[in-house]
Amino acid sequence: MNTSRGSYHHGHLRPALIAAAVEIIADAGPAGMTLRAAARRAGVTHAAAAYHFGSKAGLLTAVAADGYRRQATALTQAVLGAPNGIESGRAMLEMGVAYVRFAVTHPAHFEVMYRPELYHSDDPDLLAAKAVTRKLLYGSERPDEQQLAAGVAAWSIVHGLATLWLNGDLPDQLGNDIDAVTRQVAAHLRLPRRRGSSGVTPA
Amino acid sequence: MNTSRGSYHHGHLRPALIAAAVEIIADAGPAGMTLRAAARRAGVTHAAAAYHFGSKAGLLTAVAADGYRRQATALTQAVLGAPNGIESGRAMLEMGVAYVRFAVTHPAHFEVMYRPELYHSDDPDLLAAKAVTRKLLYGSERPDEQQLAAGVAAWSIVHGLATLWLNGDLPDQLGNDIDAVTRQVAAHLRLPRRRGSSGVTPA
DNA sequence: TGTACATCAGTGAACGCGCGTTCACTGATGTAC
DNA sequence: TGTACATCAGTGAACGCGCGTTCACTGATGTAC
Repeated sequence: MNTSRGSYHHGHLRPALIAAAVEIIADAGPAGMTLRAAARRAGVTHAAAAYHFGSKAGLLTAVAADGYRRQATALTQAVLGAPNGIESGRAMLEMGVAYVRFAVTHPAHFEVMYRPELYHSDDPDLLAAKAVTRKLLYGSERPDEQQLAAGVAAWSIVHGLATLWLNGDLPDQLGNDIDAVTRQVAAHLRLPRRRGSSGVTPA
Repeated sequence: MNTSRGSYHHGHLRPALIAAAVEIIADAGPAGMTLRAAARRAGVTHAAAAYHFGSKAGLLTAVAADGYRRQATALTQAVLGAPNGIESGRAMLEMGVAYVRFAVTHPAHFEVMYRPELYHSDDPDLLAAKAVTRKLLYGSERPDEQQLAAGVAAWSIVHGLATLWLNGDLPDQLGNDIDAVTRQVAAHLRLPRRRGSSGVTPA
């Protein structure tokens, strides 16, 4: 394996192209992300990008999958780190805070993840990472109607907050501390006691 | 004014192009909306579209402004139609239901509205329509911290629900009745009594 | 330790395409007198 | 009622650009013997 500059083989081109794509999206949005721009930023010809990912959608699929994996990690850590264990209401709250924080600190990943028309949404890697998050959210693989509505409510409120925040739609009056804002907003959520949480296991 | 086909002057080209753009976005997403495609669908040359809107961003600005105007109308009607008047908790709930319903029935408008990078977000028409919605939401032009957090919570939950629904991210188990789902989800929201609502007047 | 060979990773050039924008133009409409 | 003229609305052609994709190629690496 070779990491020196100037050599014919890059050595880590695949992850380098993903990182380049993320940077471009952060700067210019997904519309500004092209195979050519990513290759340029990674210092290779654009044909090399096509070689590794097959197509533009292929590269964006890799970005989305990377995002889902990172998100699953962030949420899992938040749940496991909650003061009273994974079955407590605190676990749900900390997960929500982590969800919004992830979106704000990884805007490019977040933006791509929730625009499925940009990538191959049937990618197995991606689906696997999504499944982890989903299980954490509903507290079970097979939630009952109660769990489902509660999970959707919680997901909606944090997803909406993250989206509106990233779009600059929220009043300046809220300040810059996204964790604090999330806690303030989440305080308006009324969730039932969780059942069946024993299904949640660390990844 | 001339509405016959085949004449040199279209007569209603501006609104026709906006409608064409909306249809294209509904079919192919904003990425598929080009000045040329909109002109093609309206049956004119693409230079005519450039003449009326100046640029692609100009046309999308008109779409977004149209969306904000329709949204303001829908929310105002919902609030005014609430059983116990505009100061009741029901008003807030009905507004939330109307918000999600608007998004689901006008996905193209909704998608553009919440992608400010696509259009001129300082457009006066657009800002005016946005202001109407904002006032309804927070129950005041100058909300206190309490009102603000409650408004952001309510906005977040309906916006998140609408976005996730449109993306196909929610479980099929929820069914197809978006109004019912919204009510179920909104039931998990705990809002304080509204104050200062007397500032809300019909538009 | 050496050599032959297969495979992998990236190059460089070329392709056709649709795009936004610009421009001189002309047909249609409205208005002043 | 007519006529001259200004303005508006749309045409058609042209432009340069960056894009994704394809392809024959070559340099580098890994492996079998």
